[in-house]
Amino acid sequence: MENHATLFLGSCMTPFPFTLSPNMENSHLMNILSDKDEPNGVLLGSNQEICFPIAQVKEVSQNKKFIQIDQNEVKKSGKKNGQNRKPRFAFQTRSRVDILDDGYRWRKYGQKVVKNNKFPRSYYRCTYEECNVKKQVQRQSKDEGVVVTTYEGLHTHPVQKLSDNFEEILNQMQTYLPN
DNA sequence: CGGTTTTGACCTGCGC
DNA sequence: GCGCAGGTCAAAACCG
Repeated sequence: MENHATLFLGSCMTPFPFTLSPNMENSHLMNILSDKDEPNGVLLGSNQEICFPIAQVKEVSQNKKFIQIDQNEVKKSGKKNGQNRKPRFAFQTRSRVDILDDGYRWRKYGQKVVKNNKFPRSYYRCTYEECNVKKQVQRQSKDEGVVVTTYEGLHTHPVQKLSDNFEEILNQMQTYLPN
């Protein structure tokens, strides 16, 4: 466990479409990526959380601890005259389970095998009425301990449930131990 | 029984 | 136009 510093993300998480519960703060949340207007990303806090524009997660560098974004994908995502472009946020966690409890209720509507990845990508939609927030969850084939979660859109409602079983969450957030 | 998951089919965009 | 890849749909299965 001592091999990975945990980043505790506080108020800087406000723009993100999910609630960072105290339980999630104990996960090994490494990187946050967003679709803000900043072209080169912004530093979210005093730690090393880095905020990048995101369209397509291309590669994760384990040493440098950030997700590399293909800028061409960013341009592509801004099509349709720059409109109809939902904010997208991605972050990666080291977890043995794919589904992180972010306080919202999700319904899985699809699963797809993606190229160059032996793990399928799962597609979820928020179950709240008229809330169109989606998320994609995918485990990396390069590093099986890394789960990349991409949120699309913003919740228009409060958190639907609270994560109150701390032990259970901790069990979910199994610490990744590199060789 | 109602909500969720599974999974094959279908749709769409893109590159060649 | 065709094939590929990613995203979504929807019916059936599953589960509490």
